[in-house]
Amino acid sequence: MKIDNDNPADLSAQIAEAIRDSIISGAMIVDERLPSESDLAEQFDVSRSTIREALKRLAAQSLIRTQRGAFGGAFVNRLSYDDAREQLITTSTLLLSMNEVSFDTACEARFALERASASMAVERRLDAHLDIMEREIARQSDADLSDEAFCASDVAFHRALVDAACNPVLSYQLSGSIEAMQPLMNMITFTARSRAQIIEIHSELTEALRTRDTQAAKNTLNRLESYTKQLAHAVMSAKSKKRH
Amino acid sequence: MKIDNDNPADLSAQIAEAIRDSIISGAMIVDERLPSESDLAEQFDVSRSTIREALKRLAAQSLIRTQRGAFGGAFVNRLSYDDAREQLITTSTLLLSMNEVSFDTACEARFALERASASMAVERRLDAHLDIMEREIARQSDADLSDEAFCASDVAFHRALVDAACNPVLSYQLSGSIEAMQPLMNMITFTARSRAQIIEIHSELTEALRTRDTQAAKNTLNRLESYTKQLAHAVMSAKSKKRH
DNA sequence: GCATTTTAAATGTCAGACTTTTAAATGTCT
DNA sequence: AGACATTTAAAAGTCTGACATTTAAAATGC
Repeated sequence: MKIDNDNPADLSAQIAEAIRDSIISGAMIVDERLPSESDLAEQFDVSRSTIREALKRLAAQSLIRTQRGAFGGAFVNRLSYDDAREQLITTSTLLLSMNEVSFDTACEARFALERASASMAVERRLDAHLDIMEREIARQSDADLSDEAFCASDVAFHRALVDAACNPVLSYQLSGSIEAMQPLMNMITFTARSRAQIIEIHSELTEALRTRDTQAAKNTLNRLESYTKQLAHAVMSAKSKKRH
Repeated sequence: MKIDNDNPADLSAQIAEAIRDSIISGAMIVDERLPSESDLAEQFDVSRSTIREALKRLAAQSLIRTQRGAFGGAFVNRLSYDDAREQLITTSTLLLSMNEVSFDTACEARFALERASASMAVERRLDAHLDIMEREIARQSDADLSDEAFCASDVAFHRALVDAACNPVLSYQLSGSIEAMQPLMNMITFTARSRAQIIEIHSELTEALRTRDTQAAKNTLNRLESYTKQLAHAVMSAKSKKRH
């Protein structure tokens, strides 16, 4: 691992990249301990602060974890599905909030993906998945539920639907993208969404999974997509009228 | 923004989180300048090094960019689709390589997503998309092409397919997940894949998009999925025999 | 009025000291 | 010998202060 002094990038960025490469390439394996900060400083011929900045960059991507004390240090981290989903959510949320993505575009992407997982879920769902979905429907039917809790339950319901496809890679991708849409969804939810309507759709979806009826599941998701888009348009036009 | 001294987490992690929250919540907007490192150090009542470590964490997630010199500083970064895809690829690649995901599972997820985008692509594809796909097929037909270049062209082809759905959010999600699978795919590609077979499938896919035939597109993708899985199994069993 | 130089503000880097955490090593008692 | 307490050393975490480098605005000179 060597550093290019002509490179305009920060030393800490270059060092982080060098270490990242050796993790991604498999040269360093999970749970392997990196040299101590002082040793790294010597190896790369930079100060300890520079090494620390490089390590913080890697920690921010969950590539390493650090432990204090004797026999502590920085260790290559096993990236868990949860960590990965967490990062996906942060990235996707920012992408949506910063790039003037139209609600329809995001909505469309989300339901396209969800329909894909629904076909698989119809074949593979276990009773446990149906149980979770029903439990969330029951929670959503409680009139005392706050708007925030209703949204959280909505996310949990759809996550169970995705998990029913029994493919962890798919779950990671989709539940991340569904949660990332939540802030956008909330903008319209609090004002206009009919809980009864949502609950009915959720019940239909659960039933379609129970009877393993692919077409019914897809149709219901299509209804939900239309309803969601329609609500969004209603809210938008109401807002623009108010401005007028 | 205040810091909890009873919190066991590093100060730099707490500070990074505080700033990240104010970016995600929209309290800080794109291109807004953060206070200088010295100012932040004073505000949070920590040393400049601690602030710097916090900022490096945020930079690693593309949440901020820094600029040196007078009137430089740290600025809230607009997360581009390309940045987001880059991060998705890193995360997904690591997830796959570190978690003993079976090839079938990853493959299944990938094609489930790709079929979803193909349905949309059939309706929306422009001639430009077909042109790109044909160009890549032509490249793949060149017998002098190296294995690496063939793989890169394969990725480009599928990316064009995804882009044909004309939904940037979908493109970001899917092209990231397709590229993340590439290292796994390469393990089998170099040894066993028949280029003629792949090219034939690619041609069929292009034709299905041209004639806007949804069913043909889906069938062809199914064939590609089966072929890929079958190849993987052949390679795996050959390997285990060799060990035996 | 344009080109050049100066300057100040900011990040980048370094060196060294001190603090805190942690687990192993050592010691002590029963 | 085994259980418990103490010491110790290694490592990350934090702080201070200095210096280097970059950069754009401001001042200067022609």
